[in-house]
Amino acid sequence: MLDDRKASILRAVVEEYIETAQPVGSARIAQVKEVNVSSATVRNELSVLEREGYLVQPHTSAGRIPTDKGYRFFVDHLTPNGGLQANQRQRIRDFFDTTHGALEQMLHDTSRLLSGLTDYAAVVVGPPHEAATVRSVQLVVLAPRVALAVAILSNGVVEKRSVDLGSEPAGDDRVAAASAHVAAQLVGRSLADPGRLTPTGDPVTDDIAAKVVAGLTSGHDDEENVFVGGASRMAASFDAVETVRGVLTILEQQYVVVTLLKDVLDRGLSVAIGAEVGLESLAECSVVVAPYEVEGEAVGTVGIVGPTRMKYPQALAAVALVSQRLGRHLSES
Amino acid sequence: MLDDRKASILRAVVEEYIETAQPVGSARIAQVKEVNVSSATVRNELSVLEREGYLVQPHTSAGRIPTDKGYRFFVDHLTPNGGLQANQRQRIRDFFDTTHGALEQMLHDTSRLLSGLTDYAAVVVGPPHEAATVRSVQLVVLAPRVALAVAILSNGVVEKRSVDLGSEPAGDDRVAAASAHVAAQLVGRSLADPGRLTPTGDPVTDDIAAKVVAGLTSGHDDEENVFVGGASRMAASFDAVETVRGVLTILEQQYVVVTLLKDVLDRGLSVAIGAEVGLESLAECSVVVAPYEVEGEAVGTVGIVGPTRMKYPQALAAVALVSQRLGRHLSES
DNA sequence: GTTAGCACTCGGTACACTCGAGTGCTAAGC
DNA sequence: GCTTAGCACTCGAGTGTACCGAGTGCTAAC
Repeated sequence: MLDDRKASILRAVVEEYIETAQPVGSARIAQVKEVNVSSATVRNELSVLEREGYLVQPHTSAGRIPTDKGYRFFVDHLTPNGGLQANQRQRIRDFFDTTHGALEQMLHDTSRLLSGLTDYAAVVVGPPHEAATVRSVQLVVLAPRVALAVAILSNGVVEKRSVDLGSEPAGDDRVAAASAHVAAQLVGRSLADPGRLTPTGDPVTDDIAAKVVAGLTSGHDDEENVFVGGASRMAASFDAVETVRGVLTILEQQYVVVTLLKDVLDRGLSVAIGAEVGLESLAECSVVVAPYEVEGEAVGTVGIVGPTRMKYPQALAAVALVSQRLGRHLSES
Repeated sequence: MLDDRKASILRAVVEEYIETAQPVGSARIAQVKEVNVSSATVRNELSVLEREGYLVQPHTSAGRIPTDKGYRFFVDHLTPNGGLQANQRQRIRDFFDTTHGALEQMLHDTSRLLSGLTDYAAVVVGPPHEAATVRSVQLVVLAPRVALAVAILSNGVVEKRSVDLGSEPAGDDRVAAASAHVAAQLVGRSLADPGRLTPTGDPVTDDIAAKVVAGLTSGHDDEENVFVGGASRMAASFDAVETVRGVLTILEQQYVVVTLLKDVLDRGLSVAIGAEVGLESLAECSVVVAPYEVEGEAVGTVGIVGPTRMKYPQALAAVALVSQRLGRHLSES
C-alpha cells in the first residue's frame, strides 16, 4: 500500500499523463498543489514508485508513464466519483426520455450514445432473449420445403429461424396444425424453458413442431445480441495504425466482445486495464463494464473500450449512469 | 486517347505502384517486357503522361504515381478480365452452396466473404423489404399502450414497428380486430403498395389499423438494410491514422454508405476512384460496386471500399462474381 | 524516332552537434 | 531523519551538413 504522498504523486502522474499523453516529469508534479514538496523529493518518490512497478520511464531522462498497475491503483483508490458533467447527464436523460421503438434499435442507439459521451468505442449486450416470455409464435411457409418460425417476445424482440420441413412437402394444414400446436405450447413461457411438447397424434405435425421448438430455443444469441458503437473512435486513441487494426479486428468479432465483457464481469471487475483484459490485441486498452438490471436481475452489460490512458472518472460515471438508466428504461416498458 | 506504348507504360506504372506502394521510376518500367524501349524513352513518355494528368511525381527525382485519372484509364482500358483465382471462385461457390438461414444473416456473411476475398471493406445492401409480399401480419400488445406490429414477408424478412395505441388503453378485442383487419388488407400485397384500408365501422379499430399500416410501410429501410464487413481492414490500407479514422467514420454511417453506393450506380459506374467517390474522407479510396438481380430485376448492391491503390482486376472480379451468385441464390429461394 | 550519356535535383540517411528536459546523487539545511 | 538545493549526467529531439543514389530532363549521336 502506498502512503498518502506517494498516492497523490501517483495520482498526479496518471492524471497528467491521461491529459497530455506525454511522460510526466518531477517538476510538473511538484507544481500540483496537493503535492507540497519539491521536485527533488518527488524524484525520490518517483523512483520508489517505479521500483514498485507503478510507473515506468520510456528512457532515462524522460518523465514517467503509468503502468497497468499504476492505472489499477488509480482506478481503485484515487478515482473521484461523479465525474460527469451536467450536460452529459442531461444528454443521457434526454436519450432515455425520447427513445422508443424496437429493442434492438434502442440498444444500438445506446451504444452510440455511450460512445458519443466518452469518445471511446461502446458496447451494449442486450438481455438474453430467453428472459422474456413468448407472446406469439407463427410458422410461415416461404418455399415448398422451408418455413420461417417467428416468435414474438414480451420485450419486443422477434426471434426467427428458418425450419426445414423435411423431404416431402408437408401440407398447409399440417404446417398450420404444427404452428398452432407450438403456439399453444410456448406462449406465456420463456424460450429458455420451453417445456415438453405433448404429441398431437399426427407424426408429421409433431415432427415439424419439434423442429420449430428446437430451432427457436437454440440460442445463437450472443452473436446477434451485441451492439458496438463508435469503433472508429479507436483510431483517434492510438497513433500506431497496427494497434488500431488489432483493436478493430477484435471489435468486429461480436462473439469475442461478448465473451470479453462476460469475463471481466465474472472476475468481479468493473474495469480491466491493459494486460488484465486478456487479449494480446487489446494490451493497450482498458475496458469499463457495468451490468444493468431489470427488476433487480442483471440481464445485460454495457461497456466501453478505450486506451489504457483513458479518462477513467468520466468513463466509469458514464457507464454507470447509462447502465442504470438503461435498466430502468427496460423495466418500465 | 493514349497510343499503345503510352498505355502499356501507364499500365506498368499502375500495376507496379499497386504492388509496391512506391513511386515507380523509368528504369523499372523499361524492364517490363511489354514495354520494349529504353528507360530514356520511357522517361519521355512519362513526362507526357504527367503533363496530361495521368501521373504525378511526389517530388522531383522521385518516380511517378498514378492520379485518379491514371487509375481511371487503367480500369477502363487496361484491366484484364477474370482475375480471380480458382480457390477464390471455389470459396464463393462453397459459401453460396452451404449458406442458409435468415436473409439478414446471409447478407451479413456475404459482406464478410467479400471482405475476406479482397482484403478490403465490403458492403452489401439488401433487397428492399417492400419488394417482397406480406405473408403474415400480427399485432401483439407489449404494454398497456404499446403494441408491436410484425409483418413476415415472403423473402423471410420480418418487419416490426412498435405502435402507440393512443392515449387510452384499447381493449384486447379492438387490438385483435385491428390486427385481423390489417392482416386481411396486407397479406399477399407488398408493403410498398399497401392499398387503401377499408373502414370497419369502428373508429378505434380503424385508428389502430391505420397506425400499424403507416408504421410498417414507412421504410426506414436504408438504415437497417446494409451490412458492412471487414471495416478493420481499412486500417491495413493506409498508414495515416487520420485517414483511417475518416474512412471508418463514413463506414459507420450506414445511411451514408447506402447513398454512396446508390450514387455510384446511378452514375452508371462500377468503379468510383478517389475524388469521383464524392466524399472528402474517401478521397484516397475507391469504391467498386455491382447490383445483383433477382428474377431479372436489380434489387440490391454489393461493393467494396478500398484504397485507390486497389487491386482492381481482382476486386472487380470478386464483386462481379459475388453479386451474380448472390442474385442467383436469392432467386432460388 | 530512339537511345546513350550526363548534368542536375532532391529526398533519405548518416553524422555531429546543440539544447533542454529530466534524472540521480550528494551535501547542506531544517 | 526527512527535505531540498545544487549539480553533474544522460539521452532524446531537433538542426545543420555532407553525401549518396534514385530518378529526371536534356542533348547529341545513331
